[in-house]
Amino acid sequence: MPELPEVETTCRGIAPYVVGQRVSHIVVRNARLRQPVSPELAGDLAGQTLQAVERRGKYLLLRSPVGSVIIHLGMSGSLRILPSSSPAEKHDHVDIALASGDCLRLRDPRRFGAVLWTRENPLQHALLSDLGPEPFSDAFDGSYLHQRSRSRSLAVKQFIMDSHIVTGVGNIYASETLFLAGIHPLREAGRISQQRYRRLALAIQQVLSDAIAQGGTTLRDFYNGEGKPGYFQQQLKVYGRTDQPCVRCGRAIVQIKQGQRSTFFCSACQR
DNA sequence: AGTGCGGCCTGTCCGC
DNA sequence: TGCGGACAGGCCGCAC
Repeated sequence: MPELPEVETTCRGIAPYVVGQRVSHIVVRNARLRQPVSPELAGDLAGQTLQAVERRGKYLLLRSPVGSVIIHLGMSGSLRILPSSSPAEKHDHVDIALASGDCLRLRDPRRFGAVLWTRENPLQHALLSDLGPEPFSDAFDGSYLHQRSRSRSLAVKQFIMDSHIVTGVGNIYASETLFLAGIHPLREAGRISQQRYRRLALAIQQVLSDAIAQGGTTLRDFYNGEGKPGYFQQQLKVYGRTDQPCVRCGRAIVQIKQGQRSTFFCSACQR
């Protein structure tokens, strides 16, 4: 489900309810996520005050004085703020209950997500330390993409979806950004000019910031921390629009597979 | 080192 | 109505 805009929306949505709050206790109903929920989480975090909520790539970080929770929402995860007393449903696997009476509840039907605990700097954690730059950071621009892509033979769509190149571009936004930049998704990453990578970097920033402003994309059941849906779906130009007319030229949108993921593009507008 | 594939899970939808 | 198969927003680990 969640790409960067959804994670960012979640981060902003939950922050007012958790920052500065003391954790009363943790409930782990099912520890069997993509990686098992860290066994030390409950003991270490109980009684601590949450100091900050941050996002790095598609990871959410909850910082406390003694360690940090690293949360990944996988394909189907969502985090919501609820009264601790509200009954858990089938796929509600983890609660972080707060002294305020609220709890931060993870729901994840497919269990591709993760809830990890580290006593070290979470940015140094193995899963985060090799991530590429944030798309809104100074380190990310067209010349960066151009430089990293030299001698890379894979398709540009798969290149920009690699979180070690740039974080936050998932399957939906990869198709959208390539459409905005006018670049064909099958084009070899190493054979694209710096000029075109400049357009692509700007397109990535534009699409992601628009999506964040709209509260993310709700396809099935994305909700922000307060349970409100996102509205970006209405803005999608190519994703999920197979055979429908291109918004720019009217030609039918094409759907293909790249590495078992669906790709959508306009064969006239994207070269 | 870079590339491509399988696997992790459950739910939903489509065609027969 | 039931059933099998394909598909879904991510990402790691493994062979080659």
